[in-house]
Amino acid sequence: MITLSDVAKKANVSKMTVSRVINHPEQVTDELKQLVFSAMKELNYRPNVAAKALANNRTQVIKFFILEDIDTTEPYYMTLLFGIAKGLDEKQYAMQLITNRNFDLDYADGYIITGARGSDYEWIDRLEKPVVLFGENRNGYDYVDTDNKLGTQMATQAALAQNYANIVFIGIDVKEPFEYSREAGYINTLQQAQFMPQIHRMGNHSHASEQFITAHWSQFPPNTAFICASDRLALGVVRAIQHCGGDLPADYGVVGFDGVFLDQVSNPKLSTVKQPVTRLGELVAQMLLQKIQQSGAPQGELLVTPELIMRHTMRGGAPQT
Amino acid sequence: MITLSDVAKKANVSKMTVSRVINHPEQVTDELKQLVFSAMKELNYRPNVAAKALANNRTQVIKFFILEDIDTTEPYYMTLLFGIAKGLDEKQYAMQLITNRNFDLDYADGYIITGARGSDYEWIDRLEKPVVLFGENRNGYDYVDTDNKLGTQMATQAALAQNYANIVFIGIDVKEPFEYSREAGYINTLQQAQFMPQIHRMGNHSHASEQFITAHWSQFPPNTAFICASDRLALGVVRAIQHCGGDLPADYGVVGFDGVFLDQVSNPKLSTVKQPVTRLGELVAQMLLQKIQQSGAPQGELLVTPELIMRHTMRGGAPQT
DNA sequence: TTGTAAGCGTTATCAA
DNA sequence: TTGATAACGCTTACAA
Repeated sequence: MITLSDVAKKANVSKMTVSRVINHPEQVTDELKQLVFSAMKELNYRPNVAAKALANNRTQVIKFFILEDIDTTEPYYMTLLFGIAKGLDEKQYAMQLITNRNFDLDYADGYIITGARGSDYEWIDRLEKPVVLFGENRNGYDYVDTDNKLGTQMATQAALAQNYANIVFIGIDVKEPFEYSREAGYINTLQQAQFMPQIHRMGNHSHASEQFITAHWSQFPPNTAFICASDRLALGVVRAIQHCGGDLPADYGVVGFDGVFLDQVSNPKLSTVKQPVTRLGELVAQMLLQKIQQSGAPQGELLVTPELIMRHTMRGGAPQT
Repeated sequence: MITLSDVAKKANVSKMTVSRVINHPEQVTDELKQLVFSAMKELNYRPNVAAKALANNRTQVIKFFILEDIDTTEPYYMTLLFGIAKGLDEKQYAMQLITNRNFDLDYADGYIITGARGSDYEWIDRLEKPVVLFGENRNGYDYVDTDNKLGTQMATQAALAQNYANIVFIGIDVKEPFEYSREAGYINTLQQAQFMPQIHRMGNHSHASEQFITAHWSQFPPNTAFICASDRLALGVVRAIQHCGGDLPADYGVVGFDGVFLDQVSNPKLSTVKQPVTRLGELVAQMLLQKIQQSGAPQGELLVTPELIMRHTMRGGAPQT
């Protein structure tokens, strides 16, 4: 194993100079910096994270909490995790994944939390290290999320552009900010176009929306578009339209939300508001690492623009292949 | 922060005694052990992983490689990751997730690798720390996997028990051990029952199987069961049967393989061979940690029995709800 | 700007 | 069986 001392010897400087080149390069003359750099390269020096952690009183570990039932866990989180891992690896951080509520809170330099409900904020507030949430919240915590409002806005505008006469929102019946934002994007857009909003909420399962649409089929005449709060719901709507004999996409349109996995395996392929999930993961990781480096300074909120993907379930989408 | 010294002081012993109580309890008298234990409890002592790692020349990090396209990544891996994380957390290990092939191989105590192809074994062999694979392999590496052969055997036996006259296998056209095993379980069972095996292979996409079954519909008379190598394929088969007007499950049967997520969102719900994925993850983690502790001693293979879940896509399954 | 010394919390080694 | 000491690789504080 190559250590600081090895590099120092090779470059004819002290350990400290090498350490400074790494951590405070501005304090070292260019001349020495070059010497040290080439010595590091030549020896293929790798800092020892454990030693660094010990000296800094750090752990080089961040904990990622998924506070949702593992059963409801969507492939969504897989992709998110990839992104977080990527963002963490860049800075030599490792991750511990926590999925139940009786966990060890100690031993981490910071926390990324997703799926927090009201009762969780109590212990979250007691956390002594920097915290960043994944997903909108209105309690003042730093967070990263898709721009949910913009997403449904884009979807609704597309439905308007395709001249659907009725535009209905199929939402999730949870009292969470992301849902409010998605509904708001839909409502605002419709109101600007002088359309009447119409919202139906249900559990986030394809069977729920399938059943609902089928049961109320007569309420949805041809030329109706459904803006859905998730791909799961959209999937059920598509199935219901098919069973009820509706013509998709000629007479009906469906747009989902998420764009992770589910939209791909459906037939016809879903139009959807695709979240840049891997990127989101990277961004939360970066936000947390930055917050750690800045001793916990607030980072604010970060909303990332999603992408409307038009496929076979709406007029104007890519043609059926 | 509570350290070894704090505990030692409290218990009136030396640091070393405390350290020994933790790592080599058999070398300490019961009397002192009790003293130390209660001191640790009272002070709520938490070992400093970084210091431990530094002293042991360890990293307390294992790297988990998913060597598959992130696009093809199934929710499967999410669940697996949960399991691995669980197994690792128990022993204070953190994980780094690696998803591309230009990675940093250093700085880890061991590796879990999944999705390795022929060309990967070259660098895998050069790894200097313990390696455990996830997924069957026939190159002598230690691994954990579902008992794939047993899985299709169970599925095929169920189809036989339900008196389907034709039992067809829809496989994935990859040359991988897991696929061979799944085919073998099917073939062996059919041959014992004096049935003719019939295998069709294609890419692992629901659209592929949907198209294939539709195109060759006349070859599949009523009273046919399809044993599929994945839930994706099964999903496509179900859709094809529905489009072609086949009666499911009266005249046709479909069984998938995996039982992760996809089987739940389909309608009707898939019968499937469910892999205990979370458990598998825990087991790979445990196997690797054990291998590390035993300085790299071979661990062999571990095949875990899957569970046949009978639902709406086969006779004898749970009734449609 | 650079170097020296001490210390982070733990464990292996050796002596008692 | 127990304890003192040095060492793991790095960084902060201080001195040159």
